[in-house]
Amino acid sequence: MPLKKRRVKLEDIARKLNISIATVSRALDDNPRVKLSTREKVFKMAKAMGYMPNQIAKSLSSGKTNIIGVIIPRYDEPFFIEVCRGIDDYAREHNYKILISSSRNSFEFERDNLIAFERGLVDGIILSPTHETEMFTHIRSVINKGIPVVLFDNIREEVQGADHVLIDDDMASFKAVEFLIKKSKKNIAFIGGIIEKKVFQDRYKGYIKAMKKYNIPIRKELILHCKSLDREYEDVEIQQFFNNIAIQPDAVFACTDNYGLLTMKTLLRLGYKIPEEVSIIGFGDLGLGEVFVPSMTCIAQPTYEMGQKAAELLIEQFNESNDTDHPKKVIKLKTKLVLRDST
Amino acid sequence: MPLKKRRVKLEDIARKLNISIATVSRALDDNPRVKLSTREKVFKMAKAMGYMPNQIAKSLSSGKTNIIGVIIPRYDEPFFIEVCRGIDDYAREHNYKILISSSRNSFEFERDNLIAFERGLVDGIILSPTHETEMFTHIRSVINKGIPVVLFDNIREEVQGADHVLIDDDMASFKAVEFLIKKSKKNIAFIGGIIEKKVFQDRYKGYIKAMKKYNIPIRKELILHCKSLDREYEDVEIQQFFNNIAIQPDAVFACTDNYGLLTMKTLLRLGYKIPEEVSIIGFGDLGLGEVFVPSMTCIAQPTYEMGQKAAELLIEQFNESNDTDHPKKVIKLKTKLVLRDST
DNA sequence: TATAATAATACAAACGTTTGCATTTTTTTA
DNA sequence: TAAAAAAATGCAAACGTTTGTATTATTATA
Repeated sequence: MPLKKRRVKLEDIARKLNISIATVSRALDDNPRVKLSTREKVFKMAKAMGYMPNQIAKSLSSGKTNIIGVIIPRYDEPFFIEVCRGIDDYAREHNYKILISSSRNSFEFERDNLIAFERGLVDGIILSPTHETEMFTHIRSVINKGIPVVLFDNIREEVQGADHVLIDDDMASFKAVEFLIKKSKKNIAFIGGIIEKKVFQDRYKGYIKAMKKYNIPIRKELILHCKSLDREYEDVEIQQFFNNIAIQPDAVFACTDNYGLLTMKTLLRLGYKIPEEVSIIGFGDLGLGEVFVPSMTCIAQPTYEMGQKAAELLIEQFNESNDTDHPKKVIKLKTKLVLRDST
Repeated sequence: MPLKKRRVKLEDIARKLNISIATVSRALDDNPRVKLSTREKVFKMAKAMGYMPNQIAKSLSSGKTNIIGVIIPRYDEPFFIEVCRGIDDYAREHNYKILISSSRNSFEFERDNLIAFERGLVDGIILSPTHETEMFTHIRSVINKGIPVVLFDNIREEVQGADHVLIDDDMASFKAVEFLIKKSKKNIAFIGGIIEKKVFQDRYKGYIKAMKKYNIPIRKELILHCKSLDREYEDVEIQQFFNNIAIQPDAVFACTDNYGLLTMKTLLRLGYKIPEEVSIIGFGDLGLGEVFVPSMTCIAQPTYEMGQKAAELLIEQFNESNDTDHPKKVIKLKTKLVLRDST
């Protein structure tokens, strides 16, 4: 019969060595308050007995779990995964683990996840709000409980009491479009997403700003705000747009990598030569643009750094004493244009 | 001055209502042992005071954390993320959270992660061993502590006491190559990876098996076992291989999607017509193959299902009483060939 | 209306740590 | 060698729950 293996705990070591639990605990902490020889005895016994501290008991006692809760809208977007990698690397270096939850792009799930995290499982939260998220009371509620929060990406409104890590979308788009203009492109098409979303608004703003600055007329016919949320329909929208386009574009600025790729596919099919007749720039740069033939020029977001920065800010919050109020930070990260064959 | 907000706990509610902590606890559990009117009073008060149960205390008391530890070799491979999604969905339905750790493709990290999980943070572990992993004592050690373990993907040796979820690599490759043969391909090239790895051995086996079955001579010149671990060098290896190839292949079976894509790129550059002159099949199917022009036929692994199945097996283990020994299960999942333009 | 049966609640130990303070042991000092 | 100082250890409360058992309050029974 398989005998029940009970975890060995401090008490077991204490009994074996005929000393108190307190001493064992301190010994394992290498606390100089316990005699060196005792410490050594304890270490040896702990090893011999296969002792493993109980993280849960530790957390209860210390009030710290050393876990960072991360909520992202979805798993299957390399952008978020790359951010998580940044968070994880930084967190791990500082002795934190991360607990990732997906909000499945739904406000409800986001709130549920947040509530789950409020139950004391995590020391703090890094969150990228859903596009659906319009209310921020659930986030504020967490903050009011004294739980540190850092927000990143897709923030449409600053939340008091949280740190923020963002991309300068506006500037990034401006730079990209400016680049096209300087290559003497005139008919620059814009492919954006749902215009109600802050990201797409900002990217659109950048486009407009650049066009205006260089006195290039803005033509409605060259502008598409995709309405669909799912990939298949995006494809249809983009195809229709270019099939029926009134003016031949000599460049396209696409607000996501996927829009960029779909655009390239469509234009190639329509017989355009890339980059001879038309240049393409995408936004995102997580692998796809590189694989395609011709490879696509992209605005690269500092995704990994975004995660690192978010983790850094959170851990800073941990270390701030909470009886004085600390001003919260807003970090804007710079993008960079990665030149490839499509321009 | 910001007044310290202390978490409200059962005791606070109890004191307010002049009843015992035990009653409050049971009331919130909706335990019929407490009078309905009391339960209602408690619910109301809990809500009013903004009570949130302390997960850590609960876990300590109950001995269950309701967390599943997941260890994957890396974050930036869609395959693993997709598996995680499967795990997460299944876990969430059964009231578990998942804690993902990356072993960064290193045995050391894998072991460290495992040790971290041994500290009672998780109720069980789902692990995909690193390619580096040759010893399994660290896994056995966890199992011996009575922690349920499920292994998936890249398993080179069955570990006693753990469940396993695998892909039938051998069969999948066989089927793919057979498909090519039936399209009357004769010079079928094989692009594999480091042959020491079980995955690549199995996929190679399938290739050989199919060729033998249909009496097609196996030609060394058409076989490449890539040696590199990193992507850039893979590219070089594949280019060199096809640049210097003695026999013109009329089909290529590539052991990963990336090998497939690199092959396509190289062959297109060399002027081959795909699929007219040469057919390509990749292995994996997570987006890349679809984007490429022409799109690539792939062996699709049931990635998401793999995760679901792993979670299912683990949760089954949770529910098995641990005083009787339960036989461990090995599940082999079927792949399927997704036809696209490259064949 | 006393007594038994049942319903409702309370007490206290347990989960495995940490840690302030008290106590004991050892060493130093005069 | 006794007293003082310093070092080592131990006691017990605390962290916030859950839960078996004891106790009290209520209702049913005769």
